[in-house]
Amino acid sequence: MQLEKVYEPQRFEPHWAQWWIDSRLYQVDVKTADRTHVFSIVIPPPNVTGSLHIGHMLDHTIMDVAVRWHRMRGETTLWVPGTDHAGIATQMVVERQLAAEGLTRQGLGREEFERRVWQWKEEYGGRINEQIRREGASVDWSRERFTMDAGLSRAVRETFVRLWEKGLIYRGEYMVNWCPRCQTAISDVETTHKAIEGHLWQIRYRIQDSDESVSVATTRPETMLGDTALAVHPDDARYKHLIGKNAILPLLGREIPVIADAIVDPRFGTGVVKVTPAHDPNDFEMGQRHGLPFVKVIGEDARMTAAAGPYADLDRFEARKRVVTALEQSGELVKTEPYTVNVSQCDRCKTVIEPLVSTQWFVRTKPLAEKAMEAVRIGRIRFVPNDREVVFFQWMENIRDWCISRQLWWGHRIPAWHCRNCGRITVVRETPATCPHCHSTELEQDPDVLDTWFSSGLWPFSTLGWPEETEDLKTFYPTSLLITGFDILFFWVARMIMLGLECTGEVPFREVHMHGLVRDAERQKMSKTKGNVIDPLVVMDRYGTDALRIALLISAAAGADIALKENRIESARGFANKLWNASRLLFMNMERSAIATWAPGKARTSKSTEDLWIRERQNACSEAVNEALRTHRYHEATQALWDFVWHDFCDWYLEIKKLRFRENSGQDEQWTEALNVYESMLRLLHPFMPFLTEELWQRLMSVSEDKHLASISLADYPQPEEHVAQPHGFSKVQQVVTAARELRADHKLDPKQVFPATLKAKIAPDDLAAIASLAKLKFEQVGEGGFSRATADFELRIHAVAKNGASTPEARTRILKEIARLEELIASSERQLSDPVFLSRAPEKVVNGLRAKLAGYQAQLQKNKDLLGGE
RNA sequence: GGCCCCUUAGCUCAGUUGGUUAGAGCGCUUCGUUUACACCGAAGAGGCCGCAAGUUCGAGUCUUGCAGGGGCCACCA
Repeated sequence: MQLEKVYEPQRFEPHWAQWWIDSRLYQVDVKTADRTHVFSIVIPPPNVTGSLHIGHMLDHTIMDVAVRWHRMRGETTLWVPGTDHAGIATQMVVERQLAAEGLTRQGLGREEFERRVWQWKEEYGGRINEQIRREGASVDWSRERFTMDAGLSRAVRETFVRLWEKGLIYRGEYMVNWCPRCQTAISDVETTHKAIEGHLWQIRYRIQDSDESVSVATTRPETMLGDTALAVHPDDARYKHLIGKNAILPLLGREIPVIADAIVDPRFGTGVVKVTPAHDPNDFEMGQRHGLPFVKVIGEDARMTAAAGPYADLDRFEARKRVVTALEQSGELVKTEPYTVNVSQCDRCKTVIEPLVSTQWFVRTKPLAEKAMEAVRIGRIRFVPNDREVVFFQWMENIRDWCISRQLWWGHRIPAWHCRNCGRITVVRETPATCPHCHSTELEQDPDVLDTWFSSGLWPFSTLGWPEETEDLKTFYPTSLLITGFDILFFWVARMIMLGLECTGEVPFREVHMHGLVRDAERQKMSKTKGNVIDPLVVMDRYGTDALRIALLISAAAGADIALKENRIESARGFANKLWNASRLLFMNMERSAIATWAPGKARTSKSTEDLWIRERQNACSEAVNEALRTHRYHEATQALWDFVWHDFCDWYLEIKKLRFRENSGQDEQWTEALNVYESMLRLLHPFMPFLTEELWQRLMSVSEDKHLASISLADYPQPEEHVAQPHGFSKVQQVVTAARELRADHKLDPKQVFPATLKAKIAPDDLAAIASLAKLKFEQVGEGGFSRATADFELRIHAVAKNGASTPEARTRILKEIARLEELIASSERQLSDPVFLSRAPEKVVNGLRAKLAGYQAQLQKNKDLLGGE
């Protein structure tokens, strides 16, 4: 059995990725599955237009670790993959494609356009899934879903109708966020706010039939064309006398009333506001309260309407300039000052949002939010990290109704029909033939589609067959865990909780793990325009998928952003390389020692020092890893494995085993033990580095006597054992070797210098010398008792003889420094141990611990003094 | 304006319920190529754990204030 000299993951990663799928290893048969121990998780569906980015990679890697861990623990484990139809994004991609052909969607017509989008989806929509396969994500491809599938579309209609019937969906004319570029209404969470350096203009409005005038501050002067009132605070003494009078709208000369409304802050600006009910959310409400006319001067295309008189057809920002100029010329512009304006932008295209009044469909969110908050409050859903709950509650408590209609063509059509005859609306599951109210056949389906997040909000149960009571739904719902980025807490997580509770009466998942953002090496957000995007596909090609997984995982503290550096990935590949080479060593020596077969898991009979020790270390590692995974501390689990593999297994265990192999003294029981440890280590590592561990495990299994498992991913995950600790004296071996190495490094290897230690370990002095890279270690018996070369207890003095070099002042300096440090520690420990308050208050365990430490310091001090004493 | 998070080695970051020598990776210094690995090994240097006060026998860890950085939310024209 030989391993190639160089670790080249490209050679085997694609193979295993494909093999895992072909072998249907992760496909769950719900009929035969154990339903008492179930772990289920759904993938956050990536946009069907998307291609894999580093954020997906992190998300999927963490999920895959969790999934593989649970599966190896013997739970019935399901990971559902799928994609999201991504309304606006996909529509825009296809429209761009059409434009290249000189076509428009309007030209094609709705039906043909939808056909083209489906065609696009069939052609390109699989790309992201191919990339996910490459990651090694152990999803069940037989259960792949798409939000526009028939089944999921049915779930969408069912939900819509139910909410409508309960009065939780309504239709009405309100002010919404309108994106002039996307040509649709969007919800509040789809907007972002940005501070922009703008101006605050003051405009003079003349009061009718008087010499008086008032100044009004605004950041959007073009909206004055749609003003239908001025407003002051009812108690503002400066303006009380004007209430009820009329002002003259500059430029247009319209008469508008001066009204009183408590929303006006008398301390801001001049204390007078212009009221534009059709173009400002506050003014909209004032307009309703006071029955003001709504004059729409800006249209859906962000151009001025006919109502804007001479400014009609101008772009809104051009109109702003012209209005300002005109006001300046007419002398009605009182003041211009620089001002920071908070504008809202479309989250997708960054176009400045135009608040517009239009008829839309809304979800009444308050009642849903109440239930959602309750579920989190009583712990039916737990957030990791926990402090995200605060943000969740804060948002939920102030939640506003959710505008769910979109003026797009790609998406779930709203299941509502308008009767041309009686004008009434029918909301039903199946397309109606006649109007149930007037029996007319003149029905027309509402043209709008639903917000993409409406269907993704159903994802955890719609993918499992809801509203049917399927076996999948019964077995896997509620799902166990959701892993996703913090950035979609409101978009997706909150909506799933609300809709899940409403539709199924159950929480959609019991835990939510939210990871941070992957940033570039300088902590900048990655973006195409900045050109700092790390493409996971490129990294996987260059370093291997396992290396990228490890690099991400080792930094993945819950909630924390990750600054991904190239050298992190390099060192992660170094780790994989280390494991590869450790395996090479083992495999080569198996051949050399003519070890042809191996019986896995055989009773652990070897009592050699290093075997007892590594067993203990591995047990501790297993304990740490299992516990860390249980509590979603993936970075700690990874770190624990790294330390164990590199610094215990490779640096010490194999260094000693190597000597035994070389002497060809490795008996069968030692080989059994070494391979047991090695194989368990591969299993411990498997969720983290699935490819490399599968590759190595398969090679190892070729000589195994037990071949009943097809893949390491189906093997048991090592669990900590209860009583594995046996005295082995290995720490003494380490001490002796380390001390000898120190001496060697310092060239301070005068034979007069001695290092006293009690060594109780089955290891030969010559082997210690070899590990310490010394020509020779001389041991000298000090007390009574026998001394056998290989195994006895003995008091010894080491005379370390270097291969080269002589004693140096550096060593002396180092020892003196060490002595000073120890003396300080001893002094402070003694001080504390003589403090009666400490002795009476601190727990016994702590006091005894300190006493033991003090003794340790004193021994070390003596050792160092002895080292100097020889001079 | 409200809320949340962060500040630990030169850099990037870990550090669960407070427990007594604060860790990793990269970088740096010195040494080393013994047939697993130079994508390596060994030995080192490097830290008033942002500042100040408090609680405690004991604080990187808890409380308060301050300073700096980041984020989320918010209709103030």
